[in-house]
Amino acid sequence: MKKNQFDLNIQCDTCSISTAWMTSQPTLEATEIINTLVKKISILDIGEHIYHQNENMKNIFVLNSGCCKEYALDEDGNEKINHFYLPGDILALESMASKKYIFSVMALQQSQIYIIPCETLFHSMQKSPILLRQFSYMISHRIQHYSDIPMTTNAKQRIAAFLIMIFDKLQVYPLDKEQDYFSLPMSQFDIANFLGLAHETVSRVFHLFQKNLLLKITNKKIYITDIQLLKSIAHNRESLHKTKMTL
Amino acid sequence: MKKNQFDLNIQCDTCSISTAWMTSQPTLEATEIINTLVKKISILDIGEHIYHQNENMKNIFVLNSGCCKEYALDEDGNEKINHFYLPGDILALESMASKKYIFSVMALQQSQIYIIPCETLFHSMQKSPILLRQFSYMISHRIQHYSDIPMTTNAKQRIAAFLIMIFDKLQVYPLDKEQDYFSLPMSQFDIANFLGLAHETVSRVFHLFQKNLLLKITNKKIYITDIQLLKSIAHNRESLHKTKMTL
DNA sequence: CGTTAAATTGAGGTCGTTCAAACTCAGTGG
DNA sequence: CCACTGAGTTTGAACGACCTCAATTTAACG
Repeated sequence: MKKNQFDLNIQCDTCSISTAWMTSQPTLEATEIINTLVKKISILDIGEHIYHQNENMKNIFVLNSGCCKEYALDEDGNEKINHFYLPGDILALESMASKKYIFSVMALQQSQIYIIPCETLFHSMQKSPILLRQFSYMISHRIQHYSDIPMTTNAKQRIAAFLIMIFDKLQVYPLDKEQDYFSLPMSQFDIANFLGLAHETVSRVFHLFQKNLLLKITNKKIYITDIQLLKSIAHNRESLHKTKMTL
Repeated sequence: MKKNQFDLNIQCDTCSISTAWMTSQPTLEATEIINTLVKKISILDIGEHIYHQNENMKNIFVLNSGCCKEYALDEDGNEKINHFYLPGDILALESMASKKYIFSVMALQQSQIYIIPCETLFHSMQKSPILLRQFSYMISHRIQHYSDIPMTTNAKQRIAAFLIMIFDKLQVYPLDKEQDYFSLPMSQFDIANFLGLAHETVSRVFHLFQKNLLLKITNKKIYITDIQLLKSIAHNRESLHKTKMTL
């Protein structure tokens, strides 16, 4: 994580942190705050880690581009994926209290991250009421999102909810505003791990969704053709659930 | 929620909020901060609501005693339980951003809550570095706990993890420091709903755990007799999992 | 003591897992 | 340029964990 680390003055007022951390248009104050907060920027290649579990924790991070997976290893060395981070997301919030990173985070795509020392964040929040509120609201959203994929759900619902979650998150900072597709940054293996399903099940449900014209997958790109129906499935009020389509 | 609401000066320095919000011993400053924050106290009977989803949100709450369930109703009117709150927990964090309560919260036991206006909290955090950090750490813990019961798990693991979660939480502010039992504040129905299992499955697993001398249930009180084995089951490295005991 | 909610127990069916094998495709080297 | 490789994905068949439905027992509370 040392290489590819730069001291940088952030000019961009369309970058994810600016959009995410300030509700409305990026103001002068917003840009100032961000430049105060973010001391370093770092670019990670696929497979590189931002941090490992048990390391001492002094910074939080904001993902500006790319995708990362957060995971922990159990005593057998099995990986359990806890979270996927997308642009605009804050990393390492859960580790603030313990001052050790609780999870490991690895880049699934080339990713750009902003590094924010916790102490800087605290000091800045003390000075800026706007930042304090904005940070609180972002955490509020984060907690809210944990109910997106409840444990109650069956495979179809989970995968539908997962796709919608990714789709919605990517919509906030789309590379191309008009594009109706997105590429899944993670493997079906990782999706299965995250959702608590067998990877074969993920494959089968993707197949089922395509057969029912909910979406199309070409070259790792997902075209959602019926977002309403997909949402219906996620929320358990849908034809596909009742008309049992065998996996 | 209007009745049983009091303006109160909090003297108690052993109450959950004081222990929870201040890492170390309750100091004079801690007590002062709490008295600044908490403007009202409220006592709820079983079945009473603290708030309902979609209501305007101006306060957060701290549960000082009792137990509450947080849930949402889907369009069919089915209840989905999202969280159980125990003493020391902060309520309504997920609703700060939207300024509307996203869930409803109902008391499962007679419960005492502290009412903290969001604006007061923000102002106090602006003034007190200790409070700002402590609040951040509590949120950090909260996010951390969402990984306690991952979706990967089977029924036995989930229920074991659930029991441990409740047990650990209650250990922080035990009514009686030496007691080796606790009473589950919620019905098996609610547990099943929360964990995404059939209530019959919950009953069967409880039976199985008792048959294998992990715990004993008498008069709604749970005596955990083998916490280590229970933890092993929760973490998927256990005899009970491999030696398949049929439900 | 009677009413109602909660918990238990059994039997059958289903969804998702597990195991196994084949296929795709990008990357690598001959 | 093509064969080789290995990770990721697809597909099939059989098993098993959990659900559903139904009936019964127990507990809770006025």
